[in-house]
Amino acid sequence: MSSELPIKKRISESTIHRLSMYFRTLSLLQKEGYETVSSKELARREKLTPAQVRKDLSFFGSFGTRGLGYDVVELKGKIGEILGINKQWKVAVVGIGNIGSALVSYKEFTRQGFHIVKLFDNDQRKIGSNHKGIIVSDINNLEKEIAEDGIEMVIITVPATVAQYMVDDVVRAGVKAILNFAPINLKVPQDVYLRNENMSMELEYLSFAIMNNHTPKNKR
Amino acid sequence: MSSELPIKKRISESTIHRLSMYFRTLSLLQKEGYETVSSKELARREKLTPAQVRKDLSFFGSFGTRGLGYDVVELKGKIGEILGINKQWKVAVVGIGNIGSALVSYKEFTRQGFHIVKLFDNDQRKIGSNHKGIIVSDINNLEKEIAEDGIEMVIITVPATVAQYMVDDVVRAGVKAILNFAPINLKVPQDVYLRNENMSMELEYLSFAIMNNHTPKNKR
DNA sequence: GAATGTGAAGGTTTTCACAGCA
DNA sequence: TGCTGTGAAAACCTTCACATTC
Repeated sequence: MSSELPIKKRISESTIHRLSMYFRTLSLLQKEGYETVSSKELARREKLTPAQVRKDLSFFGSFGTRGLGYDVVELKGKIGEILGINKQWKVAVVGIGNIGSALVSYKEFTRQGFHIVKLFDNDQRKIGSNHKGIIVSDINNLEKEIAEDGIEMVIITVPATVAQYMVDDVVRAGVKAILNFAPINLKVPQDVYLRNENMSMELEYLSFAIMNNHTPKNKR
Repeated sequence: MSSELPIKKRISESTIHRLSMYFRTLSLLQKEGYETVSSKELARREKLTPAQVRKDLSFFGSFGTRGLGYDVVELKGKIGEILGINKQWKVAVVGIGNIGSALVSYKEFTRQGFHIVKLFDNDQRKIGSNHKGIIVSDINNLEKEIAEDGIEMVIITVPATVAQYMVDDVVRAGVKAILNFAPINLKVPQDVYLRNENMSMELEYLSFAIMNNHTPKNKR
């Protein structure tokens, strides 16, 4: 199950995030018909330095050719392998409100290998309804259905007040990766990966930046 | 217009993001009835170190009382002032698709002072329709209506293929802060703040973490 | 000649540890 | 005594600069 790539050092979160960006840009370069790309060009598109790009990649191996650059398709494949998105992930969404149902149609997920195959809610009026071909299941069947379908990741989009209960259920069902949209700090066991998506945060950063003329602009 | 707080050093993005987290947790502490909070307790809730909390705050002033901690309401007010979210921001959403319309009902924005007061789309079938009491305007009236209503921030939720055109319009209308949900690297002038919200990124991090048993878990 | 890969340098962020104050 | 505020140390991340390879 673990990657065959030579991961020597502890990799920083920023490096992983940049790999995500490279992956997306490489897809675009591929569509644009480029066969190779230099660290310089990749850096220009991401507003980074070429050294940063090369260093990020160097943690995982030597993927380029001196004098030439990187083969676009090959590098995309390697980064996909590193990120684990060459495989298809099965994802469930818990909480079919405004955001939850928007995510069901979010094409970027599918494009990156994340397939939403199951929806859960606790609202009787929503259970049984159809969203993009998926029937909303009762949250009470979560443990059973997650096991049956081999769900590996769960996205939580329930209100903050009930998010911890839902996460507890999800953890009990054996899921090890959770993306939380509820504005609350959730508790999960040590061996479960939890990430929070906080959409206000970026607006708050913009607010701060305007009020204080904050420099590093246009980053992230 | 600029803050009266003594900002001495250049503040890191991470510090700003943590301030957002403190703000939200302080709101919760207030609701829970706490009058004071120590850096230790705040750190525990955010999974940070107490020193980190104190250092973050120290960039902006001395808000605590030695031996006691921080007054919850007072600190919340100070952080709100630093972030510029004690004021109410007028926000427009451009692109009323799945995500765009979900954001219109996203209560967390309102709670943090961001008020979506205007919606734009280029689709004739959507123009004139009502979303939570807001009538969708024609994108062609963007410049005029943004000026009229004093819109200060714009959220872009159009497809990647047209995002750059929309942003160009928004920039021309004089908006200095843009939050982009389209999966593409947009160009804006130096004096415009642009942030990208990339929801796949966090799933990609989870994917990487699972595949590689990545440590720092439960962060962010 | 052109561009990678990488130690070493430089810069930034976090943590430590303790003086200082309620 | 308890907890803040902060220089100094440690850890971490980015950039430099150049040997290396195509």
